[in-house]
This record gives sequence, C-alpha cells and structure tokens, in this order.
Amino acid sequence: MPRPRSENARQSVLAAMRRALAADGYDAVTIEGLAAEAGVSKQTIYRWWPSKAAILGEALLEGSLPGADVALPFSDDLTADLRGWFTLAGENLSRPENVALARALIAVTATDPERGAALNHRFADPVVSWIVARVTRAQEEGDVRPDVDAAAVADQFLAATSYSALLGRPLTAARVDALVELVTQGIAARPRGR
Amino acid sequence: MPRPRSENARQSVLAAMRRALAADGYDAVTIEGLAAEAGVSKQTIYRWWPSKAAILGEALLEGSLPGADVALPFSDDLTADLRGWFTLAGENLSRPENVALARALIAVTATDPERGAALNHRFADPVVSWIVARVTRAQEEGDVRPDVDAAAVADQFLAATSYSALLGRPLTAARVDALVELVTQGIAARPRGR
Amino acid sequence: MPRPRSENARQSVLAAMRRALAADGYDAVTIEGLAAEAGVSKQTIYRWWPSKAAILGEALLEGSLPGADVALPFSDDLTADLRGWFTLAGENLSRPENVALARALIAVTATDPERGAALNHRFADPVVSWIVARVTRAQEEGDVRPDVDAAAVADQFLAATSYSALLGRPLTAARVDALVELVTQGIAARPRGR
Amino acid sequence: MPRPRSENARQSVLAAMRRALAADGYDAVTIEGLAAEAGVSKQTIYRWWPSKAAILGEALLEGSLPGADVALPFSDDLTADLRGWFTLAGENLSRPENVALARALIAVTATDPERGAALNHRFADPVVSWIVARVTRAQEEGDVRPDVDAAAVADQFLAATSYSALLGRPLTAARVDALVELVTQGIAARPRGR
DNA sequence: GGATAATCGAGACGGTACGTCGAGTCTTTCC
DNA sequence: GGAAAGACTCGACGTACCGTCTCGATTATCC
Repeated sequence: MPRPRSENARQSVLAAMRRALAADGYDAVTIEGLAAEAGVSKQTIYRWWPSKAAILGEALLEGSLPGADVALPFSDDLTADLRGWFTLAGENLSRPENVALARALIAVTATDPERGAALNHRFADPVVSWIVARVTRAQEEGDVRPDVDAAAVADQFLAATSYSALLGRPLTAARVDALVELVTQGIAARPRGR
Repeated sequence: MPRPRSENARQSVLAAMRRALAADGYDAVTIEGLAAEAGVSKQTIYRWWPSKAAILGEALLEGSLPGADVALPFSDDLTADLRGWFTLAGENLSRPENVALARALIAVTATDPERGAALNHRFADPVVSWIVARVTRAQEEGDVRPDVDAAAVADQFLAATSYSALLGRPLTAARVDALVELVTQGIAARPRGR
Repeated sequence: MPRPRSENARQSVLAAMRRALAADGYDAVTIEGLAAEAGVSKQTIYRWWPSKAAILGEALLEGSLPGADVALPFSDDLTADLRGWFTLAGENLSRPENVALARALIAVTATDPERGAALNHRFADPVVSWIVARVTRAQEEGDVRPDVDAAAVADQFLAATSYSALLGRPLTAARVDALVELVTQGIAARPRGR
Repeated sequence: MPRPRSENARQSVLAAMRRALAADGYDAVTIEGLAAEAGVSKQTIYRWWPSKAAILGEALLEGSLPGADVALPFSDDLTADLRGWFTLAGENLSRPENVALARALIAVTATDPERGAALNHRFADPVVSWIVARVTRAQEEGDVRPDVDAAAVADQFLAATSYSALLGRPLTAARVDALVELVTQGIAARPRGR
C-alpha cells in the first residue's frame, strides 16, 4: 500500500550521472550535483543507491558500454569476426561520452578494486564468452593451434580496449588491424605438411 | 639568499604518499593526511606541488614503477628477452605497494587524462623504446616480419600489464608465457621457402 | 518544508560566544572554537550568521548589556533618577562578563564602525530615550534650564559608561556621584528671582 | 662595531602603519602587509617590535593623537580655555586619518586592556594634567566649587572625545559648546551671598 | 473512498577536507 | 651583526560535499 519507487527519479539520476560523466569526469561528480541536476533530493539517492559507484554501475548497465553489446554472429572467417568486434569497440570509443563511461569504470576499479572488478565482469564477461566461443570453434576447425588459451586471447583485446580508453588514444582502423593481425597470426595453426 | 627548500620535507611528503597509497589507495589520500603523516605543514605542500597528482608523479619517479626500470640487455633470443622483461614486470606487480602505485597512476589518468598521460609516458616510453629496439633488431635479422608494427607490440605488453594491475590479477608465469608466445608467434617470420 | 532551524544549535552558539568573550576577549574568539565549544558544525554557524560580529550582536541582544535594560520608573527627584540608572550601569559593569561584552561591542565598533554603530544604537537608544524623557519632564517642571540639550546629557552618561568599560575602571559610587552631581548642577535652572 | 639599527626601516614601518590604519583600519593591518608596504623584511619588524600594538603605539607617539598635543596657555576665562582645547580636539577628529588612529587605540584597548591602558595614559595624562591644573586654579580663584573633582571633569572631556571618535560622530561646534557649557555650569561656584 | 504508509522535494545537521592567509620562527646570503 | 628574502610550522579562515536527519506534501494501494 505504500507509494512505489519513482521510476522517474531513478531515470533522472542515471541520466544526470551520464551527463556529468561526459562533462566533468567521474571524480568531479558529486551526489549533491547529481541530485540538483536530476531535480531529486539527496535522500532519494541515498535511499536507493549505496554509493556513487553503484549509480555509475546502473548507469552503465542501462546504457551501453563500448564493446559490451556483442551479439555478433559468427562468420566463417575468424579474422573477420575478431576485426568486426574490435572495430565496433573502436567506434564506440570514438564517442566522447563513451570514453567518459569507460574511464569512469576504470577510475572506480582503480579506486575500489572489489566493486570495480564486479562491474568490469558484467561488461567483460559476455565479450570474453563470445571470443572464447569463436576461438574455440576455430580450434575445432583446425585453424587455431589447440594449445592456445582462448581466454588469454580475449583478455588481450579487452586490455587493448581498456588501455586505449584510458590514454584517450582512438582505436583507428590501423591499430585495429595491427592487433587483429598480430593475434590471428599468433594463434594460427602452423601450415601443415611442409 | 632566502632559506633554501627543505629536501627533508620533500622526501617526507613523498614517503608519506607512498605509504598512504599502499595503505588506503590514491583516492583516500588527503593533503591534510599527507601533511600530518609527513610532519610537514599543508602550506609547504601547497607551496611546492600544485596537486595531489603532482605529488604522486614525483613519488613515482623517485621510486620505481613496476616494469619501468628496464636496463635489460639484448640476448640472441627475442622470445627470451620479451619473457624476461614481462616476467620482471610481473614480479614487480606481485608486491602490493607496487600494485598500489600502478593503480594510483591509472586512477590519475582516468580522472585527469592530460596529466595522467604525461605521467604515463614517463614510465612507458623507456619500455616502448626498449621493446621497439629489440623487435626492430629481430626484423633486421629476419626473425620478425618486416610489416610488423613494433610499437603495437610494445603497446600490447603495456596494455596487458596495466589491465592486470587494474584488475589485481597477478601476472603468473602461465599468463606471461601465454602472452609472450602469442605475440612472438604472431610476429614471427613465416618459415621461408615453402 | 525542510527541517527547521535548530533553536538548540543557535542557543549553543550564543552561549559559547558569551563564554568565550568572558574567557579570552572578542579578538581571541574564533569561529572554529565557537563551533567546537558549542558542539556545532562550522557550516551551521556560517549558514546563519554572516560574521563573528553578527553572532556577538545576537548574543548581546539575547543577553543583557550593562545599562541597557532600563525600565526604571520616574520619581520626583531628577538627581535620584539619574543616579539610579547610572548606579545600575555601574553594577552591571562590576561583573567581568559584562565588561567583556561591553568591550566586545567597543572592539567591533572600532573595527567596523558601520556594523558597530548599528549594534550600539540598539543598546543606547532606549537609554537615551529614557534620559531624554526624564530631563525633558524636568525642563517642563522648571527644574532644568530650557536651553539644555537633553540628548547631550544622555550622551555624557553613555560616553562615561563606555569609557569606563573600555579602560576597565569600575564605576564606583564616588565616580557615579561625581558625574551625576556635575551634570545635575550643570543643567539645573538658576535659582529664580534673586 | 655591529651594524646599528636602521632608522630608515623604522620610519618606513611606522609610516606604513599609519597609511594602513587610515586605509583599512587596525584590524586589517597585518605584519606581512606592513613589511611589504614598508619594503622591509618581517624579521626586521619582529626584531624591534613585540607586537602589532607596539608598532601602533610608536606610530601614535611619533605622530599626533587628536587632542593630545596640548600646550595651550591659560587665559583668564575658564570656559574659553576648556572650549579652546575641546575645539582643538574636535578639529583633530575631523581628519579621517586621526579618527583611524583614535579607533586603533580604542581597538587595542578593547582587545588588550593592559597594553591599551598604558598607551591611553600616554595620551590622556597630559590632557588630564592640563585640565586639572586649569580647574584647580579656577577653584583657587573661587570660580569653581572646591568640592569639585577636577579629575572627573577631565575624564568627562576625554570620555566624550573617545566616544565620539568611536561612533564616528564629529565634534561639531554645537556639541562642543553643549558639553563645555554643561560642565562649566555644573562646576561653577554658586553665586555667593544671596 | 478514506486511511495509511512509504515515497518525494527540500534542506538543516555534524563532519572532513579543501586551498588560502597570516602569525611568528628559522635559515641563508649579502653588506 | 643587521637586513632582505623567503621557507618553515601552525592554526584559522570560509567553502564544498559527505551521509544522516527531519519536515510537510504526495501518491498508491488495501480495507
């Protein structure tokens, strides 16, 4: 019988967080500022979120983190598939607000590894799964050496993405190609029979 | 002719910063806490450093950042050389205080890319130079394909190091080997004549 | 509809001000000290008072400034009435905390005449009114020369009070009598017809 | 053979104090400001003066406090003599820098009665002596009642002067006349024989 | 269709840290 | 040894946010 939580307020806060992130960066975001910007009282924020990081997490989930929204199909070309995903990630990071989101995630993780790692997993895991699945299939098809650790491959792509976002270096086509080629060459099965 | 700057105070502040980083993380470091811990007045800190990040920078330079102190000689084995450096980086990151330093650097960069990038360069550049030089020699010797971008190779190692530090994942021998192998295979010249 | 101002905090601050004045003098009073002593946050003080002087003003009004609380009745004897008030003022100034209050008022006025004059008026005006009324009645009754400026008479008493408080000279009965006599003689109507 | 104290520096400091007083008031004067304005090092100030108040004292003595420089001759007319001095005091107080000096003296006294009283005496005593001497002569000549306390008379003039300076009320001719008349009437010998 | 109970905005509260200013002391070099 | 310069420690300044705590006003249900 009580009054239910206001979805309205919730969305306002998340939107305010996204705007503030893009404008000033995670560190400069204050709960007071968020409340004012969202037209919401501080109490309402504290009622529903335990910390600034939690709001960020929700804002991140509600939005789209660069590279996270993978629902890419598998083609028959491993190189093309990897390039496809990595290119997409690069495009996401070409939008400043997405860089801001990524940096916020990094900042939280650097500050509070516990919480940050959890958040990271939520975004990284689907990507890891997708890459691992794709690489594994390639292994089954004999295109990739069987001793290759698919997870390590996935990791490399995520590390490169994170590092680029952190340093603000755009993932240009050249850089995408370079890494994709390095990796695919590195894991390719040796030409049999020679 | 005025009284010269107190080297004593300077060292106290840097030491306090390092201790505080290891203890509570960059975010929790306060200028007031630093001053108290260092037995120095706030004014002295503000006189000589424009920001918390600047103190971190100096503390970092004065100390040793994991993986930064490369003065490794080249052997005849590219794989061994790369593994050598990467192993060293991993060992550095096995010490918690070094993880704290690395995370602080990441946090600063995520928060203030301008300043952070500058700091990053000071640590990354020597490593990049070393790796590029080594890979370039390998190219000259025909062990690495000439179209490989040596800088991209260096980048991958740094990205992996940074990402590991961020997530607190130790760079175990297995992980070191996996990446080194992936990269060396990826850049290796195709067996000629066939 | 927000939470209303805490009367509790307000009183604590004023009490702390009064205690601090008596203990160390106006100049030595600090907002921080007041806040600590009152068990109140600095912000609360800054929220409600624009300056230390404003707190003093309120503390003064809420308390009683020596000589300010005149509700003395008129008798038929002008001299007795003036002596009555002036004696009362002297008694008030015999209490150290009242001297401290008076000196604080003087210090504020010497430092910030604008604000100080306003405060002064709040305390002086009732006294001036009372004295002027009493002297005027005496003029109407023919006991005081009609050309006497009643306000100047009042002024003399206030000046004497203020100067005594400033120099810390107690207003003894002898000094009270001397001034009262000097004034009453000075304004007395000349014995008529003779 | 040590280097003697620089009279130059001393004068610069005193001049700076006088300028600062007139410009911003005693409270706003800082030792650092004084040093800068005087082109003198802080150490030089601290070497020669124990406190801001001491500098004020010296500046006051070196200059002229309103009403302090009495070397007035006695005429045969008590009223005229008193009016003469009081008028002079009023004229001194018509110059803003003198008001500033007087207020500074009051501020010091209100803040530090000990030191302030000492300073006050140095300025008030000659005046008191002069007035007492003049009134005493009038008593000897039978123009003033013998039971009148000459010191109390002097006190009244000083109190009025101080109070006027404090409140910033100019000592106009009218106010001067009113007080002089009140006092002279108050102390006048009753017309004898009648 | 009213009672009721958790919601909401507003913003006051005790705190901690900020970055600045001035106090008074100390140290160096120059004269 | 006096003096300018300015670094030093210390403590207060006034501000910004923190997270908690009333307030009165506002909705949904559920009786």
